[in-house]
Amino acid sequence: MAAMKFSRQRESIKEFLRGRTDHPTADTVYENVKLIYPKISLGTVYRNLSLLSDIGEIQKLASFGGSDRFDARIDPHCHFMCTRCGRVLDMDEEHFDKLMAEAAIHFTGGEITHYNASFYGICKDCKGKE
Amino acid sequence: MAAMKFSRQRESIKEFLRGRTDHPTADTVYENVKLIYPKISLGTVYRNLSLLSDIGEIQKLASFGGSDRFDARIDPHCHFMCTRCGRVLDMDEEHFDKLMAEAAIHFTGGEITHYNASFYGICKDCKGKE
DNA sequence: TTAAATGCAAACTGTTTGCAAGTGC
DNA sequence: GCACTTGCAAACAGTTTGCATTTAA
Repeated sequence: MAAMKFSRQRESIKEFLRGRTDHPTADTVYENVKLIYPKISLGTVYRNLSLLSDIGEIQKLASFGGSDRFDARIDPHCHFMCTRCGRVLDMDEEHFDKLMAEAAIHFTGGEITHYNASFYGICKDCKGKE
Repeated sequence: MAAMKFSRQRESIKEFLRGRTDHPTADTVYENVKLIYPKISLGTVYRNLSLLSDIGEIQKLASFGGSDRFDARIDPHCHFMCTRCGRVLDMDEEHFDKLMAEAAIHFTGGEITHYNASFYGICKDCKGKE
């Protein structure tokens, strides 16, 4: 039962994630934390990201193709990915979450513990540039 | 504009997928089609799976961690993955799809073209074995 | 003092790709 | 015959891991 120790690197990773809402990849986290701890290694970033998501301090998003993305928001919420610019936006309307929660209640094939809903399309910004 | 030609291998891949509802991975497809075409290569399987999903004949599911999975069902429907046995089940209740479609309509951040909803938990079978 | 965390590099998994040979039309 | 497809192997991206060293407690 590993007792977790403080680490500046981990703290820095958390802080960086808290300051972003654009769901950075492990590599982006690495590039940015490196500005503060130039010797940090990608392995450390991965280890901490997965540790933090295991203990529920951050969320790991795996459904956007390519790399996993990470989110400091841990309350259930849906995501929207723009298939043109690749950005991943939070979908704040609690509307969706009610729907998802309701869906979970009605399912008869097992006991649902969590869900993950991703929507894809063209975001407003890209739409505007057409 | 590549004109698609017939290929036994591709046909066999499609047929195999049509006969399964458990969302096999590329590797499972490979292992099974190999029983019929022993010389087929994994590269060919990947090429065809991605071709077929590009033209919309099959669906690629990317949100279950590890490998991508493939589904001959192309109508929108949600999935449930058992976190104990790893199985991925279809969620047939059209209820969910109405909900998701409705959710899509209400989103204001862009134009949604498709979505992907995955639910996770313990399936009936695993629950029964506890 | 010692268990946890790090940096580094090598290993690993899943997927894609270049190329020469094969095949459908 | 020409373009599409294949098999093979090498390359690739993202992630994980082993190990000697450093660091928090």
